[in-house]
Amino acid sequence: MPNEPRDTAREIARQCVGVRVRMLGRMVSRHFDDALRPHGVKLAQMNLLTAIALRGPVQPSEVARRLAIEKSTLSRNLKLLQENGWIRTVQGESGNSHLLELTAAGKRLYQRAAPTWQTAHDELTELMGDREVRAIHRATERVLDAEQTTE
Amino acid sequence: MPNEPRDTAREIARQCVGVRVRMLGRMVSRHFDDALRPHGVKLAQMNLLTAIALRGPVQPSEVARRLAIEKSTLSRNLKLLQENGWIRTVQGESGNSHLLELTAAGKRLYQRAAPTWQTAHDELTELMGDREVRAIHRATERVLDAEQTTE
DNA sequence: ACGGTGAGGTTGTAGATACAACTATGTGAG
DNA sequence: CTCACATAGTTGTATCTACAACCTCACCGT
Repeated sequence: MPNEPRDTAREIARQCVGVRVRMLGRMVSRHFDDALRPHGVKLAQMNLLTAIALRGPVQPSEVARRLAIEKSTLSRNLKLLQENGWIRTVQGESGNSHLLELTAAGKRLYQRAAPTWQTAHDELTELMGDREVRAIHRATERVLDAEQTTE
Repeated sequence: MPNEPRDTAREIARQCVGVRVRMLGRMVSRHFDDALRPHGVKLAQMNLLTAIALRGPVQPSEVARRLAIEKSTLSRNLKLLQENGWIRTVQGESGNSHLLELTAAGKRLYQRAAPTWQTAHDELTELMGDREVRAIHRATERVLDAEQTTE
């Protein structure tokens, strides 16, 4: 059995879900970012705005949990959104934390960018296939559930 | 129709493949990174090492194409692998470029980390489901093909 | 009260990602 | 042969990501 690393590599390349998920993430993010560029917003930021728009005044920690994003990552990303004037923080009852909501400018941006997002989304779904997209949703749910049950 | 951003957000959150793929990427990367930490290597680096191990002396540009990774990103990531002594560059025939290959230390690392990778991979596949993992592979292939045919 | 524990957030540091701009090296048309 | 153009790589800048360490505040048992 010569060339062991190459054989191992073949095996990894063939089956590894880690490579695939990262590749897919790069390609999908590029596609959305490209489409959203005229609006000056990126997919990751739209995702945060979506979570905040959806859940009204909401704690950062809840957003982090829902999106499976690390709290320190979220902290910095929120700062950017705030600097762009798209979100604001309001006092909650707990002195420990605060609540996030969209500003008027944030809402305008969101409505303006939504059709662009829809187009990009349809193109990708067409490309990837309906079945495959649904499978990705299921897989995400399962991993998310496991993460939040275990810890 | 009150509360438009919230309605739009609901629609986006429900169907958006962009959110899901990014979430999945975060969760999967965390899982692998966690497992690989004792070896001092991360999933993204294992993926590069795999591509290089698999294709022997290979041009950076080919690695970039295969992994759908931007050339500037690759450039910096390769520098890290080189600083760790896991890969080396050798001269190719073209003065324009060079070829990459694993060093002895790189091969050792790779063989050492492979069982860990396998375990992490099995856990994730179990969690996500075989069908779903296969669907992710198909989706990745399709987007990759489209990217490389179009441009 | 009060001290420990845990949850929520921020900051230091480091890696991964990409676009734009640049350099250097091929390649092909004339 | 020479100039235009394409290909390969690097560097400046910015964003996204996470772990570790830290701070603050709430809550709870004694």
